[in-house]
Amino acid sequence: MNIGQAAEASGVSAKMIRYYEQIGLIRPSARSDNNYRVYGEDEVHVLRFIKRARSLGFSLEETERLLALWQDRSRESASVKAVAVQHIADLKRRIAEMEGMVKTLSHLAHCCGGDGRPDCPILEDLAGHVPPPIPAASRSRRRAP
Amino acid sequence: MNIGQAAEASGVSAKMIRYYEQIGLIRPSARSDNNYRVYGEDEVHVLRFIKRARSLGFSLEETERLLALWQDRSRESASVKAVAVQHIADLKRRIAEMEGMVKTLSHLAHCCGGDGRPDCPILEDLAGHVPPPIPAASRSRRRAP
DNA sequence: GTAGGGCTTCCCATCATGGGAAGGTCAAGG
DNA sequence: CCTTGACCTTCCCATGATGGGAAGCCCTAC
Repeated sequence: MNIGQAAEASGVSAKMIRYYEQIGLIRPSARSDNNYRVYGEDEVHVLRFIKRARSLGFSLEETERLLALWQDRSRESASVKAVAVQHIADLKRRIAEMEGMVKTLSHLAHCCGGDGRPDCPILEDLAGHVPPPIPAASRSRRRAP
Repeated sequence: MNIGQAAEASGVSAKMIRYYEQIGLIRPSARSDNNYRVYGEDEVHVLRFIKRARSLGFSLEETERLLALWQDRSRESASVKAVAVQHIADLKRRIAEMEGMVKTLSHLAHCCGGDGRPDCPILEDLAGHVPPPIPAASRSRRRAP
């Protein structure tokens, strides 16, 4: 199987397969006489593993660890679980962060007329509730000094 | 005010201030005789605006648009709201994506013993529910004969 | 006069991915 | 036999936003 077919079969682009090889995530494939990379079912299997791990948000570094554990028949499932649990915590943290943004923004957008007038609570928030500088004019304050 | 003080006052690192200037997000500051960048309250204000926008997850490109709207007194709040609404949708999409990952992973982690034994549903999922290949170099190489 | 801290520019690294050029290889069809 | 087109190879560059660090200039304090 050439790299194109392996890409097709695994869902990992040929570009990425070469990259994974380059960074040592996967081992260099065999080469045919014409110097083409040659893959078998095992390699495709590994690529699918990587693809799946990536789709679950694992970094390539985490993926590498998982790959190593997968191929270590004497692994302890606790090691795998630790990687997963850490990743879950990380995802949850990022989700919470973004939810905070959504909450703030939703409130601001709700308060914004969204019409033809210039008044906009969104900009007021970004500006720290004080008026814009650059055009250099109108020092009207919306809040008590 | 030198760049260090402006960084301090705005919460944007000096490194980033220079970068923002370089990519045209902010205009080149004035320079003092010794070629140091010089900032005033207005510039710090702009930097704080950027900082706040970034903290709400807006990209630098979106931030640039918001900045332009902020400084355009004849803007329509609808334009601002459009940027915000789009960003909210984007955040929600990413959150949903990550929540999917968390859901899957939590289930798998829950099912994983996390003990000293090698059996692990997490790896089984990643492997597509089939056993691992390539435990070692003892694997058949498909080199051209 | 020297030590330090701040400033300047320039280059590099990150993370994962894609784009594209320049050139080799192969199979099909004229 | 030769062309065409679809592969493959390596190499370099770009992304987005940020940080790290080197080499060298400037200013102030001692």
